[in-house]
Amino acid sequence: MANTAGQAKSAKHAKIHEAFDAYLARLGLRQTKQRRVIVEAVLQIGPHVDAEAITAQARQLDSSVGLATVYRTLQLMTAAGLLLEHSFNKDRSTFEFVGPDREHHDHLICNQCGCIVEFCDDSLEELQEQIARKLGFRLKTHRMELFADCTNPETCTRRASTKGH
Amino acid sequence: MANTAGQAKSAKHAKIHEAFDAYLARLGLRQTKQRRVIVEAVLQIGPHVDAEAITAQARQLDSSVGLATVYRTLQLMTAAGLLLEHSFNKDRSTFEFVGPDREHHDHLICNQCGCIVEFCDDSLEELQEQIARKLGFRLKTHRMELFADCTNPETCTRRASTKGH
DNA sequence: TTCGCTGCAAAGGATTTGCATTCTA
DNA sequence: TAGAATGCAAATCCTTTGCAGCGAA
Repeated sequence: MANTAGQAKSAKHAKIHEAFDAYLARLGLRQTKQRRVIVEAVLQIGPHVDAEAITAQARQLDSSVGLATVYRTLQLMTAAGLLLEHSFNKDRSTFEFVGPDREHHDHLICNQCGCIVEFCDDSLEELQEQIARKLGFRLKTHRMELFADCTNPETCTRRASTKGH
Repeated sequence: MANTAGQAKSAKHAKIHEAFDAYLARLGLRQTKQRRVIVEAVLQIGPHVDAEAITAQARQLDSSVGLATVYRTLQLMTAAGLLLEHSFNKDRSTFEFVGPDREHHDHLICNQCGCIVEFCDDSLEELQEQIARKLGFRLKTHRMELFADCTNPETCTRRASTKGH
């Protein structure tokens, strides 16, 4: 149980560390303890992180990690394609872990329980490009969030927690 | 207070001023010269504004307008439903003027000059509903922003907020 | 006259930058 | 050893807030 999960987790983390190290090597940058610790903190906390949470987690692993280094490393990870920076909250950036493949997806947020469903629709992607082209632009990135009601309340995982029934 | 701007515009603007004054009255707040000037500045500059642009325009009408008052009034206008606050740019808020019966639309933001193009595509809207339905949800609202490069740099000048090209 | 409103300046809060020191390659 | 990376603190930048005087009702 914990063994299998732990192994799978470690293997996954190792792959990310490798990818980041490769990125650093490619640019002639150095591997440091701090960078390793910060990448690990991101992996441990989850897919959506902010600088404050990362700093707290990183300091569990190495109490001397500075805030500036966290920000600098988050920038590096973003450049490496490991993170995507969002402005969900206007006064604080959220970084989303997206893996080395730069897999793209959009988010659907449930109005009832607040759960987030990730999806990617090729037709949609294509249509967005068409629209941009028609307006005289070359699409670079986009941000899309759908806010919706679950049509099958039974499957709405966290519904009972806040919204009652 | 006498309006030195074009009279044709005044008629259209008058309605908005009335709506804001009504909002203020409803809450027992006061009409002031500054508030009128700031609302007028928003109307003059266009649908997408930021605090800096508003302050500059407002000071053309009354050089004594303070930055804090601009921010306070933008908050009031947002609460009154006249503005929508966006975070297109992560370090600076953009306020969008939304009149009484403004239709739904999405935004395309130019990576070069930051100008904003509004658009609405029925196929896109329909596709979004299909996606939500397929995931087991009933779409309520959405937020979508396209970030793109202008394919015609000559027309892409440095403008903070415009209706587009 | 009553307080809400205003301008100014200081305060805030997240993020970046300067710099002397530490440490990787 | 060279110079990249770090931690700390100061600096930024947008936005908010405290305060004493001003002004709408």
